[in-house]
Amino acid sequence: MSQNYKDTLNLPRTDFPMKANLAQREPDLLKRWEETGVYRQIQTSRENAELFVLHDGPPFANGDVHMGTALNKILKDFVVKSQTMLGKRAPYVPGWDCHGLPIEYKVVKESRDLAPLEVRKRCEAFARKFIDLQRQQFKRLGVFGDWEHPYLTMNPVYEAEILRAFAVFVEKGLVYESKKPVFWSTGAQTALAEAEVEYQERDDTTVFVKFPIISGRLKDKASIAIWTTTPWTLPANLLIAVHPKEIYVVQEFTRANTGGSSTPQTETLVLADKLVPQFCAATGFQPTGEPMESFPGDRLEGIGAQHPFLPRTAVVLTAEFVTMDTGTGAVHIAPGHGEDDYVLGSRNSFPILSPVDDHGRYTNEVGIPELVGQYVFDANADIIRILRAKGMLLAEQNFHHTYPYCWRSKTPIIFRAVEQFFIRLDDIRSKALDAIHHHVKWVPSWGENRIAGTVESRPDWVISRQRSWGVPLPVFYIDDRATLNADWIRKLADLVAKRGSNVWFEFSDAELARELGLPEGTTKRNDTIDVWIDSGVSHLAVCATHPELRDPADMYLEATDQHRGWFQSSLMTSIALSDRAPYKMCLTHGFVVDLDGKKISKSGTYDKPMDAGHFVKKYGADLIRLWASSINFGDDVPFSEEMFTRLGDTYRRIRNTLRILLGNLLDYSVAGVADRGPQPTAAATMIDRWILDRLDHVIAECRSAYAAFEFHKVYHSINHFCAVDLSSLYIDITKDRMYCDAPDSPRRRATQFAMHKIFDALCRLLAPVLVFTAEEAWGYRSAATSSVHLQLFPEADGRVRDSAASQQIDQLLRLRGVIGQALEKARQDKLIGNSLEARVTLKCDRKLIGAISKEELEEFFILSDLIIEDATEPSATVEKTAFAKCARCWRHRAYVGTSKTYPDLCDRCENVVLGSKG
RNA sequence: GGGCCUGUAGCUCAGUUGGUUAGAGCAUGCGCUUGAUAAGCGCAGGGUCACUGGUUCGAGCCCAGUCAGGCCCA
Repeated sequence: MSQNYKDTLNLPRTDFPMKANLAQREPDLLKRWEETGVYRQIQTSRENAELFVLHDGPPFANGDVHMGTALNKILKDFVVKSQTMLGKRAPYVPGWDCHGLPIEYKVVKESRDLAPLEVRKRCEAFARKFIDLQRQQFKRLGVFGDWEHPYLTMNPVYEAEILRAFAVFVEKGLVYESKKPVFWSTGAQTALAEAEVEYQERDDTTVFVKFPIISGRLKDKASIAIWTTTPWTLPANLLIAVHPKEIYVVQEFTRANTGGSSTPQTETLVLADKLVPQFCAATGFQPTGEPMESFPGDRLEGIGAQHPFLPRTAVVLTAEFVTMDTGTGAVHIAPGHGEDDYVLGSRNSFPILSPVDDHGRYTNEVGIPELVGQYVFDANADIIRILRAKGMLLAEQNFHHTYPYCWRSKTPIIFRAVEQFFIRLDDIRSKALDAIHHHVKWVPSWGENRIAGTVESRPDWVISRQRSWGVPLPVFYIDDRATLNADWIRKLADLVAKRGSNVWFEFSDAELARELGLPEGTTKRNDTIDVWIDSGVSHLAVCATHPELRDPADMYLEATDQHRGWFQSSLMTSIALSDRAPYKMCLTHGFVVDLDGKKISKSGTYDKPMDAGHFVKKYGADLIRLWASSINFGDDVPFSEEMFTRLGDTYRRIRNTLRILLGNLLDYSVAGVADRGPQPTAAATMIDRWILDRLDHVIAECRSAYAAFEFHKVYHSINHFCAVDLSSLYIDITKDRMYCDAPDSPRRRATQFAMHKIFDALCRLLAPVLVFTAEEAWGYRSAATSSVHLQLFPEADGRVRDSAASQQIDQLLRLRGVIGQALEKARQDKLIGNSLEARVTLKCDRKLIGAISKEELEEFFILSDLIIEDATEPSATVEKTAFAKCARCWRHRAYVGTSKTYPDLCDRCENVVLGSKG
């Protein structure tokens, strides 16, 4: 009867729990880090190291942290932590973008008709609430940084820097005033932002109008036909736009005269060929014969047409935005009443005519005395009457469509040009492009194209906003004339630095003038500065002013939308201020999309929870971080609940690997090996030399992947190392010696040496990703005060490279496959159960085996009984072994049954048992 | 509609300057183990490389177009 030898084995033992319970365990570690001030410790320990500045793009201080925000912050944390562990000093000062419409909109929506100062107070409270909320959530994700001293764009000192930057823009002559059409609420007499516009269904009268051609080849021969849904904008018409490539025809049309006369009405009109049928259906005209001419639209460029009722010429220009959906293909352009119109007009140096007042009533500029004072939507009928009287009306129709309305007054919106302030970009553009192409590294590389495209095409920057929640636009008015004065602005900045930008709203004109020493009678208005300026000058307000940071920063890291956003606004302000880019490198990541590659909308269609808090609670922060590390963030970032289930398996694999290593190291002290260097001992077998070689490769791979910010390569490298090299090979193969050899057996100690190295390296390499788990595991083999986050990455060390071992093991793995298949077949044939019951005859080329002993091969293949025979092609046959099973190590060995003392043991086990008794 | 980008097994990723039968992990199925055990090991199945055409002796890779998706504009 075989006795139970379990007690004589060196079974693995550790308190490191198999079950992670991350949601509960992580907060404990957070508390410890907080208490020990780990972020400060790290900074101090790197005091003299090379600096690496990742400058945080400030998230908007509203709403919860959703997966997209979490991804961004986690990637930033990967960068900071990995740069730190590569030996650099990588401080991280997080920030928030506090001003701006999204917050003001929410505040104003809750309670209307508040005074600007009250709006601002509530906005600040709103922002602070979400800053605290998000800060907690970011910290919970394991992100390290100076959370107690974040930068806020609403801090008085920050606001002052915005104004100082503005003063420089003024000094350099970059700021100018001009008109630009905006959404205008005639009911509330204010400009609106897109978010404040709601759409309602509405009936309008559309008109087809003719503009007789008065210059060029077609002079006095034809009229251009236009179509518009807003007849009231016709008094502001300055241009007609046609598509340069679409085909236009000169065509005679007739229809029965609607005025009662028996003579039919005849018109020779110019319009888009494609739209002739639609035009006929809408107006009742029929073409007479074939078109007289047809040509692409660009042939019309530059000709003049008579305005239908004003003494003015409308010039024809070409524009790509002209569509062939509705109308005539010739578009009435009023630069003061539309975005496209404005761009086309201003690019061609036409004035911005907008003869409408705050209430939506025509001003004197309209040019027709009877219309002055008329509300534009009421004026449609008058315009149509005038057109008809002048014989310029081709047709009118009712038109049902959705039209923008003011969310507050519920009145229809008009596009109206109002005075705005701009930053002139022409001077900046070429320097910006030079910086983009020659001085900044873009990762992925297509970022360069993308931002260059937006910089090339962007018009001047509109920087004034008719809003309350922002830094006041520092423009002063003397006799209602706008004055831009850099010195005054700097004085204002000093005042704001002390008292906050509320002073602008608290002080009366006279008080402010006195405070700043401005001429008596100087007044101010309540416009604010575009928030893109706020965040755009953070390189000045944060990087340049924080002693631990540096301007330019090494890296900005944001989602792809920021090529047009923060990357660009920062670049432009930095070029304006200091003639160079504010960053050396811009890293971009994609957006979070669901399994089908569809975007995950924050606002509805995706009904599953998307806030990071939900997943932190369910899976733990380390799992979210593992997800962030597993994906190639340059593309769209896939996200689904299923992925988390998968990642849970990966996580458990890594965790269990750490656990078994710890278990096997139970009797191997850290102190004993600390200074032993990288070399394995002489007792190391092929497999030990191989795993140390593999480890060295993994270290090199991970270090270079971290250095190149390719985190998913780290993930795959470590995952493969844990799952294949360690779990299924090294740990499985060395199990026998680890459990059954005498504790002090040289080959067991050699294995522990390797495992110690592996465990140490794994903890460090995992630390930036699995911040909590790595720390937890690290604590099992180091002092209680030590943190893995204070360590450096392990160094790859050529001395442990062993290509002979590597090649040898590759050969053996091929043979292992052959044996595995043979064993599987034997198992299916019920010849054996456990592989240790098998006698395997391996036929192969002896060269593949080299000098390795039969014993070591049996260990490598995890077999009891191996016979090698020579053959050119490898093959294996399996039969049941004749040997008896050793009751201790469970291998079937020839020796079992030979001993008098321990007839149930093999020779090795007998020696171990005897040795332990002695 | 325009600019930039993406599309390789159910999922995440590899795939060298074009060169044998496109790889890995996870997942799935079937086994083994019960001394890593709410673990571990083995074997197996699974891909028209989005589609169509082109260049080439040869295309997952190069070119053009189509479709689908993303971001930013309009």
